[in-house]
Amino acid sequence: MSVERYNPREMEPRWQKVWDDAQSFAASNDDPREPYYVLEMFPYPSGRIHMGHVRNYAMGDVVARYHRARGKNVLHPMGWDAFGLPAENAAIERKTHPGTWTRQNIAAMKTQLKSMGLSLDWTREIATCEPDYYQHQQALFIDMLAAGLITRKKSKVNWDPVDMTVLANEQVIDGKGWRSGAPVEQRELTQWFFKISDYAEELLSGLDGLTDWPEKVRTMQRNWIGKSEGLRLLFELLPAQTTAATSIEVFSTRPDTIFGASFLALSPDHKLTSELAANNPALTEFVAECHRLGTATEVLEKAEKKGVFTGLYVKHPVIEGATLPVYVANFVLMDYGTGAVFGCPAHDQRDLDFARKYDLPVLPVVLPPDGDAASFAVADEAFTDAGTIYNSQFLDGLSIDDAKRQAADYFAARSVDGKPQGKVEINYRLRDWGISRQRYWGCPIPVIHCEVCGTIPVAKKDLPVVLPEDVSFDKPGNALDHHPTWKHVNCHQCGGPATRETDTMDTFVDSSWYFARFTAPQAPTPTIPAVANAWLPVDQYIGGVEHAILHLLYSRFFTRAMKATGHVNIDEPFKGLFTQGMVTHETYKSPKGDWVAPTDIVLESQGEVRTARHLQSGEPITIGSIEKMSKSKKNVVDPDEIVAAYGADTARWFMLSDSPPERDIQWTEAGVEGASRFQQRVWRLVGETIALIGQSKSTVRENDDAEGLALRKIVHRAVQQVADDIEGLRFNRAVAQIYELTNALVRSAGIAGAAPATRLDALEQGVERLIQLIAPMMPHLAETCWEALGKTGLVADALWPEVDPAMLVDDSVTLPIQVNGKRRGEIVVPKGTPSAEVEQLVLSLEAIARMLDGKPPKKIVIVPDRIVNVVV
RNA sequence: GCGGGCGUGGUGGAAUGGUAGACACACCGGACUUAAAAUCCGGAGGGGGUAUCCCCGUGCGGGUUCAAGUCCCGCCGCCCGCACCA
Repeated sequence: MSVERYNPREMEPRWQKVWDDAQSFAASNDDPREPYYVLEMFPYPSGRIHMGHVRNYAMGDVVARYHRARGKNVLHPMGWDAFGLPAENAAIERKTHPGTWTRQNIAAMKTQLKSMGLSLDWTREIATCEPDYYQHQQALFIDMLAAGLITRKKSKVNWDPVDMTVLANEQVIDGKGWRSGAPVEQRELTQWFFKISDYAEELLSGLDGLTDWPEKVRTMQRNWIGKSEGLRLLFELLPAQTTAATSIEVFSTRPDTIFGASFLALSPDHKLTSELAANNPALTEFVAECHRLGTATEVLEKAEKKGVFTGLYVKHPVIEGATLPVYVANFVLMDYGTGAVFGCPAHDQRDLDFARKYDLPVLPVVLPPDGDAASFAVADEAFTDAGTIYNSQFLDGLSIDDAKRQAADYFAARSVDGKPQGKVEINYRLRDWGISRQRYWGCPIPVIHCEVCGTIPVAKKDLPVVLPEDVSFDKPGNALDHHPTWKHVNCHQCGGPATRETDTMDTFVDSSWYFARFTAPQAPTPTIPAVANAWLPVDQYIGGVEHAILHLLYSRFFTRAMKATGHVNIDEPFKGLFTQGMVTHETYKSPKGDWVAPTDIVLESQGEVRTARHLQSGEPITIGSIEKMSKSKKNVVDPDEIVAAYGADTARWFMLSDSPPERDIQWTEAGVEGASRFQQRVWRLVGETIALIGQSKSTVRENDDAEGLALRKIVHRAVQQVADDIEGLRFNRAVAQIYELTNALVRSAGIAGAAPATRLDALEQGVERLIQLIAPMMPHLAETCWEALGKTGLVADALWPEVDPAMLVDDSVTLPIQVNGKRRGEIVVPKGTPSAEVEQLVLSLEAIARMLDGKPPKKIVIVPDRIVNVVV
């Protein structure tokens, strides 16, 4: 019979409407079934979805639909990370309001997402730019402020003097603002901070429990938190006229090398530096030079180690009569440790570079295991490995770790300025999270500055603090600050004049708790704790690895802060995390060297050689490297065009096939064609099966012949393995299993012309289950087939097929026979055949006898039901 | 520099220490067709015998084991993250 081609363009919108009308994917907070929360990182509403979104959401949807089929109450919501800079830039360029631009983009992207057929609960949609979201964020802020989790302090920032705003490090390129091109200045600004560093230890130790996270991400967070154990050590200053200070405190993780110390170095931002610079023009100039370098990391990396001698000396803390010069050095960071270090050039590369430049002594105090104490010397490379301490009086002969402890004890017992000279301390690299942004399009910080009452939070009854609509972006800087009236208020405490805080929050705050808001998106409080606790933590979170540190760390902190303020009662927001790879595509270049879009070329192949030429001009095009899809390289493929041409199911299927989900996937036309062909193949199989069944209606479900039983086994095995693979997020393997099952079913249908009724029944049941296996991945096709097969209800509501354990075991097994580890043959034996019997069979094999050549085997290894290895 | 990951056919990739290359893409051959598309069947790691057999083969070199892509040691290459963190 001939079957009409499956037409996704017609069927996909139809099923989307059916799901919509039935509210198939709306989750109820009162549902008694086991809850399962799957979440994909919500998008920034840039205006269009890209293939990365398609991949991300296709994966999440498979998980969501699978767990629904497993009878769980699945929460699978979607929202918009809707505040941020691009909206303001668009406002400047197009003279539209950021809100208008953002809301238009949301509408457009929502249409696109809907066309993908995702099983999303749209009744819970949230957009962080709407007051009904951010008012609750303001309430959280006020609670956290009251709980002492927020502080206001001065901090050094990258300041763009033209745009009049703070820039993140990555927005500073070669010391210049990425937009304005103006040289970036370092400024001290008073900023609001979340005290994330208070949670450094907890955030670090909590990582050990996150066993369903990629090891890579946990490692990255560990490094970011950067715990180090060391000693705070006081150095006594020799009396000097230039300062009243009597000591300098340094932090060192290597107090074992104290006898190798040859100088002290202060940060340019150390308060003693500032004091000394007041009367020292050379030092003032040096500090200014350091500041001009900015904080951009690549600049700092290349900078030469430089310093200025302060004229001060400190006493060596152990060696009687010895002194060390005090420098200000450009490589000493103020916000780590104490902003001062002692330099031990022999065992630290930076100190060595510095010592060589200023001719300071280099005395080795750690001897390499194979080193000779009399001759060992450090040249251009500091020795930082393990060894034995020497040249160090009472530390001589100790290991590094023992010497650290000895030194710590020694200094703890002595005192300087009435304090212990040394104190063991744990330091973290993690700094407090500065959230102040001089921006309009963000969540207003709910604080007022009153002349009488000081800086105080807005009263909760006065929330939300709403962004004014009538803003102008004509002037650079913060449009909120420029607004003529908005910031002027009366203090709710004293009634006197006050001004609103005009800084808004970092958009990372918005995304640090949206997962909690989804559990009760219309609640009058930020969360309904009982509801949030029932859903959270998110069982499976899926997104890009680019958020491995900031977003995920902030969310982990925020969850703890919400616990401290009574909004949730959990520590970790995301139980399972999965980071998917990027979508890549070939690049194309014209003879002139310009990038050319894939839609503007024609590919040709002769044999295995592929060439390309320009669609319009016909000029030859060079096929270039495979890169992440990006507008600048023009190698993007628009999801809309793919959906229009092939349907959403094809795009989804392709995204799940072939490449392991954590790795990059290359988008190819051939791959899409293949996915589309498979879709048609399934549709044809269903059509053929219906035709076969129609000829011979059977209800017999037993007495299978061998063929029928074999087919049933294949089906049960596939159901089991696809389930295992989806649960393990190995979508590419699940797809491969489905291909195998389909091939088996197609073969079976092909030879089923005069088959007995039981075999047709096995085929029918197999096809039915195939459709269920496909349903999480190609849901529209699955619904169409389900309906065609005459099944009642939606496949989206059907429970996952049961697996009969008896169908997973075989009663006979194929044993490969190896001779000396190389396969020489195989035998088929009943399962559980005793080893002795197997041995007889093996030795009687002609091929084995030939290999033995009449000699007795040295040894026969028999792994029951697995393999036989004959050693000769 | 530190940390993590990876290296398997023409390609993407499979493989609890147990038959390496599942599945797919591309390719080649055949069937159907006036022809093409679509579809179906078949082939295929390399080399040799060209039958039903043998040798080599998972970046390179060693090792453990009856058996190694997988475990251990040492190299090489690529990718990612972090980095003046004392």
